[in-house]
Amino acid sequence: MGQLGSCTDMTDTRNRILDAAERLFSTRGFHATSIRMITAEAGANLAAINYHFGPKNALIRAVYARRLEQLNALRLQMLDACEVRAGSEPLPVEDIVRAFIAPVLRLPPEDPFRRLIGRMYSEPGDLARQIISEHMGEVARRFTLAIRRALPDAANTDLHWGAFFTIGVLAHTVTASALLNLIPNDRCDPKNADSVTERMTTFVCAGLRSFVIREETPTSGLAG
Amino acid sequence: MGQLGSCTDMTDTRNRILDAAERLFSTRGFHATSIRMITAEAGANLAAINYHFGPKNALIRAVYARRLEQLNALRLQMLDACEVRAGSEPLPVEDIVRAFIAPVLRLPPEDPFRRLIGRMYSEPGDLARQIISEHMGEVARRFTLAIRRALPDAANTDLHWGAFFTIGVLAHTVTASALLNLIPNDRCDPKNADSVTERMTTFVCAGLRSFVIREETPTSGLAG
DNA sequence: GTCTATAGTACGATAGAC
DNA sequence: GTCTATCGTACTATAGAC
Repeated sequence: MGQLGSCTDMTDTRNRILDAAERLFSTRGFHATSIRMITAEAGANLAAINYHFGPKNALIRAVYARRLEQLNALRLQMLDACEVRAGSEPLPVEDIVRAFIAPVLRLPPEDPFRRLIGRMYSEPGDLARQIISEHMGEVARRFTLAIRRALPDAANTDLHWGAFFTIGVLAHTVTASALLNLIPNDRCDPKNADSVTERMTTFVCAGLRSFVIREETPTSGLAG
Repeated sequence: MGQLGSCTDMTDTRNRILDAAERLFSTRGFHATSIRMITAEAGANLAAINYHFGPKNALIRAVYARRLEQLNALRLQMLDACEVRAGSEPLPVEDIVRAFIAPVLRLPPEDPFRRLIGRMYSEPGDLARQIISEHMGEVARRFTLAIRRALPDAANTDLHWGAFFTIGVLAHTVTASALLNLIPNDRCDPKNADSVTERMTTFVCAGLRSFVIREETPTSGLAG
């Protein structure tokens, strides 16, 4: 409860179940993982999941909840630090994007939650919508505000699409990174979190700024 | 066999099964969809899938095979047309990106295959790797060549990462587009395929060019 | 090429003792 | 909070008649 640490060596049943579920969901998928497998892997009893979480879907949401709370705390912490450093000036777009993506890209390659991040969005049903509305509110609010200050000439619609595309790049990178094996990575090792972060920041910020430039040419003030 | 059309009103069992599977996989996911549901929806017998496709995984691959062949034929056709128009000049990056993404974004919003495109990459197992190696070879070869000519100063590594990010943006957009409901789309209706295509082209091309600019500043010739 | 019938297995969920 | 035992259901895959 309330712990933000790795939780990996905690011995209570609840967290052992979450760890086991995270691992199995990551390698096998939600539907291909049974309650029985999870309790077996966790060294818990078959009935324990129902007791602690209720039905299977609630367990899935609990797996995301635990990790997203950690992740979003890091994001807000990075954003806070940038804002303190900038004083009352608007932040550089790069700082905002980096604060959003770095906590995800820094997850170690063997962390099973990496693959789960992107799977959330492509899973059928309301999983993504539920999780986003339960756990992404504060992050969305803070980062939207920051980016509006950083790119005051961009229309809201542009920023929304930019955020959507950014999430796509990030989710695909952590979830489908196995497909990068084929690529000769002489100068940007995908296991080097910082170099991937900088590369993605460059790419995404150029994309975001391209919207502003396009908008500024025909009209003048008052974006929207 | 060999047909590239919509196949929706064909009456033979094989195609009815593929249509039903595509629909059910899209709304329910692969594992949550049973052989029984598919044959029921297709008006076919329970044993028909095993007869025509073999085990369930082979059916999944067949669903992707049929649609990706159509899609990739359109991509190459668009690229061919651009190259004819350009003569011996390198193509603008925009034309190349557009030829890659437009055939996907033009799939009607109600086409169940839209959601399946991104799910391929996040699905556990070797699905994406198998499908890519079976059906994306020609497209990868042709588009890589075109983009190398268009951005001769970019390193191969940059272009690979750029392509990877582009696929991420595209996959997320067609697969998670339900999450765009919340956005006020006063100026870029997500159902307007052409406006989304132009927006994504702008974003992605700016990202791709940002790699070149970054590369050109310190060194001079010979990328790599 | 399509059907019926079924073998063999796994599942989620819960009731009720401890 | 943890366990055993079990109900009722669903699954894939195939064998064998037509």
